[in-house]
Amino acid sequence: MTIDGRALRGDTTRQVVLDTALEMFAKQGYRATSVRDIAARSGITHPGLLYHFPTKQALLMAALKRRDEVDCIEEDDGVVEFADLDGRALLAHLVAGAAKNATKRGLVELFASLSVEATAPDHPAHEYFVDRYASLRATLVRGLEELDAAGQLRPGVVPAVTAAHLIALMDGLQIQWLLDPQTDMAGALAGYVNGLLVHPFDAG
Amino acid sequence: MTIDGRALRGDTTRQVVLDTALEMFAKQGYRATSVRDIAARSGITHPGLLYHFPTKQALLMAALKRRDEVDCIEEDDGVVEFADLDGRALLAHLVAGAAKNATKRGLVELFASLSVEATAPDHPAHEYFVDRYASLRATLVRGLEELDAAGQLRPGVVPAVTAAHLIALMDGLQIQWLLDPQTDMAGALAGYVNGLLVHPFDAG
DNA sequence: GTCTATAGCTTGATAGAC
DNA sequence: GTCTATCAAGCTATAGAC
Repeated sequence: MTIDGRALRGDTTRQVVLDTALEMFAKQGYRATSVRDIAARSGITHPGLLYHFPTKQALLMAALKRRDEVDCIEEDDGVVEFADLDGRALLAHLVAGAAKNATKRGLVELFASLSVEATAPDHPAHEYFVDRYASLRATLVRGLEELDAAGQLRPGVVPAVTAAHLIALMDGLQIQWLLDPQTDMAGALAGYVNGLLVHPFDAG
Repeated sequence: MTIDGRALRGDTTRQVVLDTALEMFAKQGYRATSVRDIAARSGITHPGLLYHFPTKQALLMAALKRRDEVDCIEEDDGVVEFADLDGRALLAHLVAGAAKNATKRGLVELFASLSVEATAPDHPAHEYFVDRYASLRATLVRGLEELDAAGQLRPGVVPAVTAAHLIALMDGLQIQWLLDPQTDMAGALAGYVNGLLVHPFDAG
């Protein structure tokens, strides 16, 4: 598609604005970040920005979509999608993701505050988050059922309930970590995950 | 102290404002609710409100304190404090609390949005939430250690990690429930709790 | 595509009358 | 204790020049 990395990233104003918006929403949250600030840091004025994204909400949605694209490229060395991983890799990926999140406070803040904010049915990002949670849950249920069929799950582990637990743990641990950065998100998550498996990760 | 319930509740403007503030903060969040709106719904003007609570932050803190009082009175038939329950009662109380929360969306919204918002060190409610989480965690660790000493915990259950899990599950399940009211918060929490105990709640 | 300028609104908070 | 009036600041969004 492109010759080098820079060209792939795209040097149009749109892309610069999106990256800046993502960074600032991440650092300060959606409501606390003004269109003016994003525009200024992008090297244009706010009406200039609003030419590309007609409203602040539109900018948010575009930034979230961009984030998903970047996430996909960065997290998988190949072209592997999260949803395509097998059961065990899925769980390993969750723990690794928690460890990775612990290096990006702003992004954790963005998704934590936004996922609560977007709980309101009339929020611009409501559908985005409903879909996000539903697909994450579906992927986890599928992975857990796969492990169950292979006899890899301890007795009493119910895929549907466990999927909800895993998502809740990730969200809840993020809050605790934001309140107290000493919190070991990945460790706590790994503790739960290993309790699910007949052959925990420690033992190979 | 008083002759009837009404007098106990207090009919001063202060109390009316506090209840209104609690309700509106719960429905819309702290930042999205203006002092004007609260005042109007309380039947006064906003300078009238600011006579009683000099700043919006002071109002928030007073409303949170009031909530804790109401909570204490309502939840415990006697004078028993949450922190005074024994290990098993503590866990039962968590599950019961989750079920009770499922009847009060507004309150769940308030604490969900506020606990993320207050993650910022300069937020007016930051210390309140840091203390809240620390004391809840300490109480749970104490209760779990108690159960452990009595041989009631399954092998491999570590009190410190499990306490963090329980708090994270409560927070995370609330988000899922807010996004989809079909979510069974109490059921999911009970599933985790029963996995901790040698003698689950089902079997007495 | 990007600018200057500004409309039009909401916010938290204050001054001072009653 | 509550009001009217007002401030200064912030915001999103629009109009129109270039």
